[in-house]
Amino acid sequence: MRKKMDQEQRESIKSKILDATKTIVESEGFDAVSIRKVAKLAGYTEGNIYNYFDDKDSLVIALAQQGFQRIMKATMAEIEEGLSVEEEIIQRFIRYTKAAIEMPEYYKRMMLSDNPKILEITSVLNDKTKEEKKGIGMLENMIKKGVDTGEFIDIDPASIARIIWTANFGLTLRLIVEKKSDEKEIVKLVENQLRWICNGLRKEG
Amino acid sequence: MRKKMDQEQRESIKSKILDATKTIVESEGFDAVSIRKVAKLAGYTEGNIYNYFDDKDSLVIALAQQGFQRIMKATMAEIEEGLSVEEEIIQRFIRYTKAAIEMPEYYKRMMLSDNPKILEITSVLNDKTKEEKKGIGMLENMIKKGVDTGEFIDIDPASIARIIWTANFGLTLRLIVEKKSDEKEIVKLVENQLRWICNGLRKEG
Amino acid sequence: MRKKMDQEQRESIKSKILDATKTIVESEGFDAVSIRKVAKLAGYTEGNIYNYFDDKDSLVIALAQQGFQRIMKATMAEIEEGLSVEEEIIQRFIRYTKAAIEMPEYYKRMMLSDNPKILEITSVLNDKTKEEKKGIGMLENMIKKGVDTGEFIDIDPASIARIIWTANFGLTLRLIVEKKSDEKEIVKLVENQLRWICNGLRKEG
Amino acid sequence: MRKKMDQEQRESIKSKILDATKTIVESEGFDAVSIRKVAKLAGYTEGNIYNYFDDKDSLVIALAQQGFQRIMKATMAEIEEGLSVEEEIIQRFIRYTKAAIEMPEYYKRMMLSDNPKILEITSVLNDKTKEEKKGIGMLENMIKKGVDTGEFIDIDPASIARIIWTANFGLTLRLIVEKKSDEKEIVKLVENQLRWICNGLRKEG
DNA sequence: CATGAATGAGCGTTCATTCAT
DNA sequence: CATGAATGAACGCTCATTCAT
Repeated sequence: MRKKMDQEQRESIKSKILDATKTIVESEGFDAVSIRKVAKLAGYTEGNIYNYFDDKDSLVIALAQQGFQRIMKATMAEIEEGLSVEEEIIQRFIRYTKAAIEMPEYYKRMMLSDNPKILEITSVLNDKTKEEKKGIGMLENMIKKGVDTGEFIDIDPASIARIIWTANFGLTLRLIVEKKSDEKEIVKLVENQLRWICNGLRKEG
Repeated sequence: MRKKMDQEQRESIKSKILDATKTIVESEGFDAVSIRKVAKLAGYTEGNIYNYFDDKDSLVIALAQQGFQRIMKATMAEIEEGLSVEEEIIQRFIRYTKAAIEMPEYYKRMMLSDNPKILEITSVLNDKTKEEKKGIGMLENMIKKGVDTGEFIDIDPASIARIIWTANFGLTLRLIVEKKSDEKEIVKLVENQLRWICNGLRKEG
Repeated sequence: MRKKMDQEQRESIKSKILDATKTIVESEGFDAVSIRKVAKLAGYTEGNIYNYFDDKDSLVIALAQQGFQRIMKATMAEIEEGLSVEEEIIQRFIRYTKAAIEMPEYYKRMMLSDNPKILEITSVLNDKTKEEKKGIGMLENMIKKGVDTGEFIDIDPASIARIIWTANFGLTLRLIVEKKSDEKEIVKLVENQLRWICNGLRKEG
Repeated sequence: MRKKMDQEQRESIKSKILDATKTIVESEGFDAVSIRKVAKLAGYTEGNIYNYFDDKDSLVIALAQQGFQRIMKATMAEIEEGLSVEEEIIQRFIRYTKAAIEMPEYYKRMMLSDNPKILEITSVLNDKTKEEKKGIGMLENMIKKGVDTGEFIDIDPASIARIIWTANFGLTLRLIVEKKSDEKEIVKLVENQLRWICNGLRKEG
């Protein structure tokens, strides 16, 4: 019982520290994060941060992961039933892109990191994806379903998934870098690209 | 005569400084560049760097632009005659991607910078691209040519160009981030993606 | 108890830093103060100075104010009873001038600074002085008292105070700049000037 | 003939350098003067400045002297005839104060410098003033004339001159430091102070 | 657990001055 | 006489991290 409380409190403090870091990242970017600023904003002292995170890097990585998880959660959330596979793919990518654009710093930090621990989560071209939770895994499954149900022609889901995923990744990054924020424009661009690519997938194209 | 010598020597020193910077960028990344390190590596004193570059930013931007220009030069270089438009697009993107992968740090720095001066060069979604030298402009022109010659169906070159360009951009970045260096694999992935997208363009699809 | 100790120690270190700064100021002047020198002299590292003072300016201002306060304290200190107003004015200005000459760098720094925060303390011509603690306020009050008691003729204390104050200020600065240190000479010059100006104040001149 | 031309040109270049320095002093203050900036602004190169001035200090001193000379020239310039001595003293000090306020940086630099070379020019309390050109010398002479003509009572001109001069000096500096620029206010304050002091001088006070 | 002083290394930048050309 | 590259020292300041308390 005692131990559980402590554990809970520990997590709550970690959370507070992460929140402070988030505030800094959002207003000044990742490069502006410093233990000093985080500690001050979180209401703790510099030294104490090290009781919860090994070093600055761990803190930053933890935050980026948290941000990434939110993007993935938004993408994976339940969706209207009865959609065709194509429709679902498009709706999910719209969610994904919008969520990424809302947290651009985290998204860039995660998706462009070459830290091996992060790459385990974000890589798309490597290996056969094991964890199906990952975005690319989910996409692959959807395509497989499309093939199985006869909505799509018979192609290799893995390779098509990579084509689609990287295409949207490129568009999403451009939207972020070129600071596009008009929702309608974003939706239109994402949809355009995906529709075009899906054209070749449909059985009755 | 005298003056020209001086000018040449000046350029040669600027080059030496840029080279030193390049060495650092390539081994430690752009964020690790410091005037101190550059100066030491170039064999000059810190202060002297400022006789050649206004400030650190100018130096870094100059280097990134230099790198970017090399990538663009490789992409734009003359190409085998008699290729179909589709073939030329694919060949040029293969060159582009390979060149980017050879200078990954510069590519990322340029393509992900939100510095307005750099965005003028790199932006793809904004405005109607004026300068035809830019990659996206060239791509647009090629597509237009494909439409004009009847190789492609009648679509809007500008919007298709953006679909293609961003798709390849996403793939290129993933290749860089996930440190893919096997040339055959790179070529295969780039070609796969572009072929798929071009499927929908061909008149006799 | 613990906390008080810490507080005390903190103050003691601040003092040490201020003392080191003082040493530099006194031997080389305010312009020669640098964080590096201060830190070295105080026996700390440069960075640590910033745990006690926000920046160089704060340190320098703190020191100047400290010096100025000492001058004012000497001027304001209790004085022999039963003096006429004229006598008190003269005695106080002699104290003031002597104190200023003993801390010439601080005096100059404070009295010649155009930093708004400092001007709030040192300005003499501006506004109606609110805080009566200030030198000019005290002088004004003494003159008012002289008028009230009938020792002085009926004049405007504010404007006479400014005449007297600025006159002594000019003399004090000359004494400092021309490095006069003979006490007798100083006293004679200050007294001469004030006597002459007070001549016109006395009812029975 | 040749030599004279050279000499003239030399002076003209020195002048240009001094003018550039002046521009910097007036917009950024003396502390912001650097050989680099001066050279650039004057249209010469850094190294060449040293062909005309021994070092930065010489340049700065030369400029301050030049400024000071202008103030003195304005003060000494011919004046309306037929003025009483008191009136002339007051008029000249008004000129002096106004000129000083127009070149505040130079005035402060000169009058507060403890450089022996400059003190030879600016000192007021020291020695019996030899050169009668100096402000204090002129004032002394005017007072002597006032005594001789019977306008003033019989006092020691030297000591009264110092009383008056330092008083105005203090006021002038306060006007500069407190950034008073309203001409009417300036004239009023200067006149008030001098009138009050002169009260005691007049035979029929 | 928490503090926050202290370190030591680093940063970008500016400067007066020299000197080979 | 004039150039301007180069030096070497200094500047204010920030930082991640450690550790005695």
